[in-house]
Amino acid sequence: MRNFLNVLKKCPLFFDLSDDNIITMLGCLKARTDIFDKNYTILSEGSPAKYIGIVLSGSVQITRTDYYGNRSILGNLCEGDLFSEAFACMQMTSMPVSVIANERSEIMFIDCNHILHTCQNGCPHHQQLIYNLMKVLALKTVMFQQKIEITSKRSTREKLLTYLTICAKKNNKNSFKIPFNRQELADYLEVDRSGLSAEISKLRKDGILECKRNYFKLL
Amino acid sequence: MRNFLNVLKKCPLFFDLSDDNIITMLGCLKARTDIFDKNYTILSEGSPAKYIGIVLSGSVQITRTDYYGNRSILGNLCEGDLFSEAFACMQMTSMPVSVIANERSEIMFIDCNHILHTCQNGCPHHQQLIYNLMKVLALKTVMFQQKIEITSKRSTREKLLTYLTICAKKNNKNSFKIPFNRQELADYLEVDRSGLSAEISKLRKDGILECKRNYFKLL
DNA sequence: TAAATTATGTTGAAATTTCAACAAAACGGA
DNA sequence: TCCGTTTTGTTGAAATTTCAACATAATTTA
Repeated sequence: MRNFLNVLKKCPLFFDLSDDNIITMLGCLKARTDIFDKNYTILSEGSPAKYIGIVLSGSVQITRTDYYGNRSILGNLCEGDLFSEAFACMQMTSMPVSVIANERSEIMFIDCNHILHTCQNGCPHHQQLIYNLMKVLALKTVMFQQKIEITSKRSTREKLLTYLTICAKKNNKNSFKIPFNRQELADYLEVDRSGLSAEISKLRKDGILECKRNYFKLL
Repeated sequence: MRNFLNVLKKCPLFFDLSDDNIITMLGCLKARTDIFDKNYTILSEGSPAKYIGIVLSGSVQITRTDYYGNRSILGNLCEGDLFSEAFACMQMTSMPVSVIANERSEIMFIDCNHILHTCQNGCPHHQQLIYNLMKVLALKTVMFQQKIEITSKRSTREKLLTYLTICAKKNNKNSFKIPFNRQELADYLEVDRSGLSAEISKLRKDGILECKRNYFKLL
């Protein structure tokens, strides 16, 4: 567990808590970890939400699949990111999404009730934990709004450019790698893959971007 | 202010707090109210987020408009609903959305910092307030996911049917009124208005729904 | 009540997306 | 390195959406 302290320190849930505090709290919170191989379903749609997940290593995708089999990708999470926190807070009996391991990933699970209700040990910094969780929830709302901003655009071209512009801002750079392959990017933008590929080709011809696989450069 | 106690009691932010407690807290929180006429902009895109808003009467819409002038409606809020809570929690310097009064509406504003940081008076139930705010944030995340579920559908017909099915579930009834006119519904579903009207006509002919203005009945 | 305004429905043409099928390129394991 | 697999690119046809323009209905205002 101690190996992951560096990750936890960067995790917004533990913001402003000392190493010692984090370690003590993990006990109170009854945190446990698990490893999942690539493509393994960590949490599946329809199951009850009880635990908050923290990505300790690797990366995961939040997805949903409708009855026609169309997959929609809601987001990609990396080291230090949390998932399922909103559903766990609400004690939802049926998760509306699945969480899939993108690669071999280690995940920490924390029972949400242990965060919301301070323990008898009276951890002095439990309050900070609650405060942090609130910030995480607020950030998630903003993240989804961003996804709505992207997918509300009417054309594949605009969706892609809106997404890439946001990526560029995040990276403070015009060139960057995205965490999706073509099919995944299409499922995130909610468009057809072949149409997306065609659009990327056009943008390349128009001199608007360079691109090689998941590397993009805006010109 | 006292007239609105009935609304505040139903407001999730004050869940599980007694009337007296609510009244006491409003003082500590330095809550203030304001009235806005129909179509008035309560908060505008780009301005800093400082206050949480509570709809005391009337209703408001959360909207965003891109540089081409395309309006996107993120949601419709009624009596007792909160808005801007995520942005205020994050102390965002530039709100990504606007909030517009749908009709003459009275709004209560609370400085988010007063909720997050317990006051010197040591209100005994301040903790409950924080806990409630967390649930509100979690619920908002779920609300946005629902909007994404709707707009991720590829055709106008599917978007509309997904939306109406969710409405029917919420109302526990196959017939209900929606809070949107045609243009607003189109802006919420992120589709063209005339195309939406055409699709409604088709669904009517196919015997799948009845509809008169904002009243719908699924068959 | 009539007139003006706003909301909704209808239509056809143009643009775009999806779909299916296949080609080309990149990758991974033996 | 070779081969099989996966990913990406390309294409044309069919379906759908958008757009513009106008007709009709409902609501509001004078």
